[in-house]
Amino acid sequence: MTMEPTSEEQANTGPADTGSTRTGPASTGPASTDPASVEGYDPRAFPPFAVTVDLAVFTVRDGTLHVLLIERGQDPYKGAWALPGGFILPRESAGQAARRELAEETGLSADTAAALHLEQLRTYSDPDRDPRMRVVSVAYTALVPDLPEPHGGGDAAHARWVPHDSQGRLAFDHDRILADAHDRIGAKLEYTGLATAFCPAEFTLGELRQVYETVWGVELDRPNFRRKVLTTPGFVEAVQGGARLTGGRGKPAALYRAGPANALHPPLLRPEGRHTT
Amino acid sequence: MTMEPTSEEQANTGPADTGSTRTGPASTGPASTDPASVEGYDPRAFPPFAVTVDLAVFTVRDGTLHVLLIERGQDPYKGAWALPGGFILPRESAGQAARRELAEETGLSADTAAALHLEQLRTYSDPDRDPRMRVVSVAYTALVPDLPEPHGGGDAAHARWVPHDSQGRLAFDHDRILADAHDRIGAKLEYTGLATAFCPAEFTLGELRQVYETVWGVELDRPNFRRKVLTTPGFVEAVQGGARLTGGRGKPAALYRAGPANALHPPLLRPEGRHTT
DNA sequence: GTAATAGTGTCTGTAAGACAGTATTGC
DNA sequence: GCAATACTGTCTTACAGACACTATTAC
Repeated sequence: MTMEPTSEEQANTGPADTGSTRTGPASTGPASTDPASVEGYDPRAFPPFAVTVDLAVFTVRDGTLHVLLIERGQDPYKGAWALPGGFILPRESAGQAARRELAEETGLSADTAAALHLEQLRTYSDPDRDPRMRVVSVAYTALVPDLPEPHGGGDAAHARWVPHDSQGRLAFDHDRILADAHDRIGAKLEYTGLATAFCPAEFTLGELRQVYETVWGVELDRPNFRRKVLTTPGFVEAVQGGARLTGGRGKPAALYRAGPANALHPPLLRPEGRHTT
Repeated sequence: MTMEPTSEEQANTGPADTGSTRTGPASTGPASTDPASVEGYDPRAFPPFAVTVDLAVFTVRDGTLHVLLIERGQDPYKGAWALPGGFILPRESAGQAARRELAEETGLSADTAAALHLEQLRTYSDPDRDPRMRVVSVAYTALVPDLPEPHGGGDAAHARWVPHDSQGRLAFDHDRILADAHDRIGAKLEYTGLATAFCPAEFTLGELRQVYETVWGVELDRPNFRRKVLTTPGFVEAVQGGARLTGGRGKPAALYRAGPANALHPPLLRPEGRHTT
């Protein structure tokens, strides 16, 4: 995440300023003095906003970053790939809707899906982002270990794991959401233990290093990576007696599991150290 | 920035799972196979969501962090303090709405307000966060230099700068929004040049250091802070011949302006180095 | 002069980059 | 044996924390 205002924030701030005009009911925020708004809770008194969630779900497969996408079966953007997502139900928070959609699209049980890492990314609200109507979307990022291909009925039937950077143009503004999500997870790998969310419950340091190399697109020095991870308190914990053969050859690698720390001190900065988010 | 899911994400994920039920029109994201949704763009077909922006506007005054708050003039929470904010207009993005509200509540001209740092924080969507109806709010954080007390007509008449941590309980879920915003700016000071947004165009290193000390609530070693800031490329630029007396006594301090860098390499980590957001 | 602030220089400990070398496996 | 992977150790450089010291102002 850069400190630059995003293009959405920069765009057209002047003409959009309408002074103190209030068009709807009293805001949650300010104490409006417009008498018309005091009791104005007629839903038809303000423009119809639909609110959805969109999911950028990443995994690492065969040393490549993959994204969960859905092929659209109807216009607009019929036949194009899009991020999974859906409407927020009347009694749901956005986070609950995102977790429900994640379970639906991956075909996983609610219990399994509940354990996956899910995090709010940002909200996309350009008035023309959906040609049909005004749709505000709260985007979420999920990091999952290498899962089986989505299957089962319902929404999961249309979902596929697609290699990142070979997904082509996505529907709506999903290209930008995906790019923002990728920037964010790259930055979070630096100062959090998030990389373990891409790994199975027990993993080798080689697998963990491959997560960093895959997301960042760089090669890391193996001895230094190992030293850094093992000396960062709470990042990983050794699994007693565990060992696994990784590439068919070579010395079996010791196993670790995610540690209790959620922040890395000091951070594991990437080589050229360009921050985003 | 922690990796923990926020309480909103954690809450009640299981029971909320409704399988593949779709209640509204086709989502922006997935290709729904529900026939009823293909042409279902009747706004009354899905629950009425209001979408607002809320602003957490910070400044540093007299070595203390202050927040811009508004006293509510009506129920609910009549008489309580709240974050400024308002509805997104039909043809506005959330970012445009936030900048418009910022200009209104601070009483500044649109030009001045357009130059202020404004950044999306996150979206708050608990179904019961507003007792009147379903309101989803996109929160923004703004960092401004020490401005005159808000004045002028309209919304700014109700706005005040209130010292942070003496603001008491805020209306709605604004306590949490404010806490999230404070966490976020604290974290962003570490790895961005954001602190200069709290300073006037030309500032001394003592003023810049005070921003860090105020937001982080720590004392920093002055020589080391100076060395760090001056050796970080693009953080600040010297103003030729500039000097200013700061505390009435002592050697006049050289002046600097914000540099072109928006990311700090390596980051300026806070002493105990606890990351949030 | 003292108090207060700005600025310089130096020592030290920690951690990262580079990279040589050893260990254990499959073939 | 060789190739491949895991692991250990060492040297060097960069940078942050600590802190002594000098400089310039108001009083």
